[in-house]
Formats: sequence, C-alpha cells, structure tokens
Amino acid sequence: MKFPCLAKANVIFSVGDTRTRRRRLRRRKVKGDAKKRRLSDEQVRFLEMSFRDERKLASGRKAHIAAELRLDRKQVAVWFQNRRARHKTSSWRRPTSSSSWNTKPSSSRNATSRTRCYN
DNA sequence: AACCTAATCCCAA
DNA sequence: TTGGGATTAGGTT
Repeated sequence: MKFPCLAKANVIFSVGDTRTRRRRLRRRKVKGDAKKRRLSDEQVRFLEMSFRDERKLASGRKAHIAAELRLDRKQVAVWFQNRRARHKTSSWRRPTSSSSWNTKPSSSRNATSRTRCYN
C-alpha cells in the first residue's frame, strides 16, 4: 500500500497507564508531493472562530467549514481534535521526548472537570 | 459508521 | 526541539 517503509516496522509496546497495549505502526512518507503543511492564516482564523462557538463539530457545520476553507472534512476534524487535546493538557508540561508516559501530574487529576458542553 | 480521546509519528521551522 | 497536521488503536455515541 502506501506505507513502503512500514512493512517491517510494526512495533508493539505498552503505554504506561496500564490500560491497553497499543500496536503502533510507523507511518508513511507520503511521496514527493503534498508538502502542504501548516494551514493558512485565514483557515486557522475561521477554525478558531468555529471552535469558540462550538468545541465539538457536529451536523453540517464541519461540512460548511470544510467547504469554506477548501479543506477536507477529515482535516477539519483533525484540527478540532488536536485543538481540544492540546488545549486541555496545556497545564502540565507535556512529555517531550523520552519517558513520556509515566510522568503525569499524579495530583489534581480529580474532578468534575469532565465538563463537555454538549450542545 | 462516524466521531472521539489519547498517544504518537513525523517533518518543517 | 518544538509546533502542529496526520495517523493509529481503542472507546463512545
């Protein structure tokens, strides 16, 4: 398929917090084209606007955004997912390279802060 | 089935 | 090394 360097790069290792053992695959390289990283300013602006309005994509809003910005729905979904994830955990230092998994704040993981605004 | 989270990957800056 | 788009595995709606 599209993962040339993938064939034998199938690694299995456990992720700290008990939970489950995830099988992670080394990802593709995406051939010579597609060096379209980084969304443009306009796009980010629009996305942020929508994010403030409603943290979770729903209904046709995603499709509208995607159409407006000329992006894939997938891309919009990914943006929202990353946004949510990276904002939530911006309090405690994120792992940065080695050790990663064992180093959560251990305290103040409590709470009631499961507040998701279901609209 | 589409969507989400959590973790990770990976590459440009 | 970091930022951030993309991918993965597994869970939820």
